[in-house]
Amino acid sequence: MQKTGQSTINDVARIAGVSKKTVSRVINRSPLLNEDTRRRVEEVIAELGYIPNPQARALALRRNFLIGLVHDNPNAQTVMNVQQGMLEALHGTEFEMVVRPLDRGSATMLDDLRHFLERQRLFGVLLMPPISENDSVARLCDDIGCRYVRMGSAMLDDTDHMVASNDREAVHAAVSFLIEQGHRRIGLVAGPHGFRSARERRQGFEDALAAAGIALPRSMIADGNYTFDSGLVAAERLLDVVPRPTAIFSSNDEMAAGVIHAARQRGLDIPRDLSIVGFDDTPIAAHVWPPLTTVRWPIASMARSAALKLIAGGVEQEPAVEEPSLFLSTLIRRGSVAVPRE
Amino acid sequence: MQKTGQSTINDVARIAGVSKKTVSRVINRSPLLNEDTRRRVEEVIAELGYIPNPQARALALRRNFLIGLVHDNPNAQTVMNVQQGMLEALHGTEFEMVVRPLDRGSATMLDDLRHFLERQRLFGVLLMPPISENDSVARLCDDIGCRYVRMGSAMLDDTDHMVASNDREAVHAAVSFLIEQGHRRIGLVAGPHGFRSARERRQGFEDALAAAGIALPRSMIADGNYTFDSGLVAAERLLDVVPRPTAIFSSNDEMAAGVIHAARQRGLDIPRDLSIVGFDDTPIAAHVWPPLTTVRWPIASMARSAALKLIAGGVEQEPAVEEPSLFLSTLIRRGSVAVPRE
DNA sequence: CGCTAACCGATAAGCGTTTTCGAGAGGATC
DNA sequence: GATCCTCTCGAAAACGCTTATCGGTTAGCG
Repeated sequence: MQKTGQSTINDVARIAGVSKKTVSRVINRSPLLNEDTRRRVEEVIAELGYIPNPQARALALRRNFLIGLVHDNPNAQTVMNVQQGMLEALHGTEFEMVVRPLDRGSATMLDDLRHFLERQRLFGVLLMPPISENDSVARLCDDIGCRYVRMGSAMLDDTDHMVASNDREAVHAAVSFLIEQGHRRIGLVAGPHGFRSARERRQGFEDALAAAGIALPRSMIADGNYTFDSGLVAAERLLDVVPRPTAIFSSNDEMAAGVIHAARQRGLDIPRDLSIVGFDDTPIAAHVWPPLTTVRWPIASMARSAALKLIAGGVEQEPAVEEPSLFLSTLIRRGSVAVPRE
Repeated sequence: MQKTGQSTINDVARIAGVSKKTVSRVINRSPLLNEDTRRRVEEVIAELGYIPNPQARALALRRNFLIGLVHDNPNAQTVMNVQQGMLEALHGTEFEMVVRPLDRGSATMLDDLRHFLERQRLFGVLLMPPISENDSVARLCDDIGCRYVRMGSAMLDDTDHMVASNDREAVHAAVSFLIEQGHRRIGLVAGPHGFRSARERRQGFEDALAAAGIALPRSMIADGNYTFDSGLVAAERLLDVVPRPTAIFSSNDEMAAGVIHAARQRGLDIPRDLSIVGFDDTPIAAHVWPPLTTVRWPIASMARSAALKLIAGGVEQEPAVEEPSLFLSTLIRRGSVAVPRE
């Protein structure tokens, strides 16, 4: 019984009867190595329970075995889903996840990020929306020589550095579903400016109406910022319009919950008087009353794939792109949509 | 204009006209240092934008500048609040946060944690409930020589290693409030076994009833596991009892949302037919209809304080205990409580 | 003037890896 | 049989910081 984590590369080298360098080659999967030697060393490593010291490695390689998650996302559930997906990918590897919230909007944002990356010499970073949509952030990573993968609602980079969902098509399908049910006056609670996801989803909304030949008066669009409260006030504006919309598409679930709230406050029954469709499929969607028909956004899978992209090929090679880069969002039908009464 | 992060300790020493050792003394806040020297060195450091290389420091000190957040908590919002509190405390320091979910229940849980701590040589860890309630985890940290602070719903350790809330008293007060409103048949949706918070909250519930001289039939207690769905089925059991309870205290908000769901499903009006009180004050509490009267659990402040405790005194001294260790939970009155009709 | 304490420097030895450079072994080639 | 090349591996020098040791200088103090 050997105490784990205590043995050093010298021990391994001594016992295996080779040099430190050879052990190092085994660890780093160098191709120029005799098969017998490799096996012998690997046996000793296993027997000793030897684990290379990450700090020493980090110093020598000038690169830490940390993957950063940088985000500026207000939605707790989304961030947690991303973390979970990342950790799933990192589990069992030598990498750890360090998370770094950033203040988009702050003037020193880029400098903060630069300091963070340079100091910690991260192996790579995963960029969450909406910060991932900032091109200068990606450029910064390139400059510093830090790998990165961006997550987003549309492809804005090559597949080595991007993992995206098809928000526009998904919303198109969701709104088309409303139209099929017979809805003609459909309101939109849009997402905040500066969010690509907001733009894509809005575009999908407009596309669907246009495809069905339905006019879209300006009054049927209300802005929100992805929060419950903003959804509530947006819904109030929408519901004030005469004639009232019979359905509302909300660009995310949290705002949809606000819409439900607003509708209930004026005595409207959902879905009888008003149909609602959300986006994200966070837990709140299932827990609200009635359960929300929404578009499932596979953010955890996206994060998992993004993390795998980052660490693919280990330290040596360039990332191999076997991970999928496009993830499809699908409509989840629950109880918040009905045929309009009129 | 010097490129930041590139200068080494030698540069600083040379320019400041002192030795490396002295610079090191400045950085590590050694007490035996002339004030003038320190200032001069600090000026050069600032001017150069010198930042000591964390990897080299970690190697030499055999200790990383990372604070771990280890948790096994199903609630996304709670975890995010803790992360936010931690990051607030860590902001501007040399520390980063690395998060590590653990599988309580897994047989290898302790081994996993040991490997994690030994490999990464963490500076310290913050233990979230419910894993923080596991004494062997704390012992493990002690053995390895890793600082730790536990968060929980009752003091189970000295104030150097613990940050706690007063759940029992808070629930006592909340339930007493229900009693003052005139409720006599009050149901409890309890938390899962193995959670200290569940025990404390249940105890507070029982204490309040006992103090008011109200009997507590076994049928007025239903078990849940802190999830929405478990709250829903617990509520169904409670609402089947005849005569029906006029109020329900739920051990957390998510289950309270489930209770609301269940009540609505059988046509009960809240708060007219049933009053509900939750615990945590997560966003869901404000976004549910009607807005939930609940107990505010200051988990973010607790995490912030815990993190400050961890890094207090820097590398050298023992942690100075100036941070508060007990945080008070208070009742937030919203719309889910009314006077019983009968 | 001598003594003590406080402060700082020079040097070297780690910390546990990776990397540079090159050497030895064993064919293949001429 | 000499030369060259490839494959495999080792000795020693980084990586950038801390620490130990020892020694020296200065200031204060009786």
